[in-house]
Amino acid sequence: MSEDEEGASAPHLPTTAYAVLGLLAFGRELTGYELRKWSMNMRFFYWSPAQSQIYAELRRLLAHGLVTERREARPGRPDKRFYRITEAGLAEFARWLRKEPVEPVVIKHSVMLRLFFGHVADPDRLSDVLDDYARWLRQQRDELSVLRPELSDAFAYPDLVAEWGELFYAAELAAVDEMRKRLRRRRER
Amino acid sequence: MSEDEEGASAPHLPTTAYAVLGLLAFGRELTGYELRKWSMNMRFFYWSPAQSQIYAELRRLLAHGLVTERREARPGRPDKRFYRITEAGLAEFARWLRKEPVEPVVIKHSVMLRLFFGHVADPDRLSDVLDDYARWLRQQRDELSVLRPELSDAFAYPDLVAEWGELFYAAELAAVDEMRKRLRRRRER
DNA sequence: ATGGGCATGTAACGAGTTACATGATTTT
DNA sequence: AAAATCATGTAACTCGTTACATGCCCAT
Repeated sequence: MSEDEEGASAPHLPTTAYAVLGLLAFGRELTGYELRKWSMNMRFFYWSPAQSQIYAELRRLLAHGLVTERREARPGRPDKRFYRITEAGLAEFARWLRKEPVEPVVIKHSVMLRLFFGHVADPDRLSDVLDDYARWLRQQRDELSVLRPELSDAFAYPDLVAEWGELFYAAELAAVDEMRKRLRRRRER
Repeated sequence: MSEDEEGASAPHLPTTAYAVLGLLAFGRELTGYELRKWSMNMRFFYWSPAQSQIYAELRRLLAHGLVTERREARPGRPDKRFYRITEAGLAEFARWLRKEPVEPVVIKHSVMLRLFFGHVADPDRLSDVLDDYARWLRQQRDELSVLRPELSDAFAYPDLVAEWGELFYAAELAAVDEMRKRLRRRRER
């Protein structure tokens, strides 16, 4: 019984678990709450899991011995819990990073989906959808450009990804613009 | 009781249901099997649901009266089922397209995620991951460019989205290239 | 005759969300 | 005084996947 206790090799956890583990791999001791905020910084390229999900993953990581928990009593309220990555946790994270095949990149592009079915919508609506999306893209881009200088030296790889993010949003913005032009041209005919 | 029978306004279905409904909105009578193949053409910008999911959605759409089912007996095997969109289905699809707020675009970029945690990986691995991703991107781009001429006139909007897809893959490819350069530069120092 | 495509079906599971609840502390 | 932030927790649910099973027909 109990397949994966202590030494059990490769517990194959969901990617979210590794994302959380990875955040702890920067070395800091963090609470679930803090982890959630950090995970929100990944929203530019990876969706942010729900709060309840993070707490669930932490419990699982703990059960696998990949993190340790330190409790701080807070009378009248649940203990505050701090998590830190273990040796085994770091090893498992490195294994995942090095050996596990990379999951396919998932895009659920609701805006493209709308446009795909454009023959049922009226052109004004499509145009609005694209405008909204462009606004959102600009906002993401701006937030990223604020975030980036905070990373720079201490976090070289996150900074690299942030740059990728900026390229990504810029390209997407250009594409949206192109689509808007095409739509306009269609309407004029 | 039974909240959503016939006339119940806005049954708020999952996006996948609308995607299936949308495919039927092109007017053809299709089987679950065919629908699955069509949905795979959306993989360039929207993930393809599992086969079982499609059949499940069709049952739900039928229960809501948004599609009709025509059965063809095949002795010794389950009936073959053809689906066609109803008036109500088309109306509901149009309502969704026009009125429902667009869900946020979801990106689960496992490659960016890997790079984000690059300090734990060895540079060779990162480089490989990027190479694999670039290969995949090129393949997607090529498949799209094959698909596109088949759409062109009859399906103007899908064609538009396909073009967006091409821009998307081209930009992503350029970004990957940039990341590879940066990585190389880091290693040389 | 063997493998692939057509075509349906379903049981079991897991990931992840929503929605709620509690209560202290800090900021406006 | 109100609102936001900190911080945890749980129950119910649904979406969606995996994995299997059946069996015909067609091409090689």
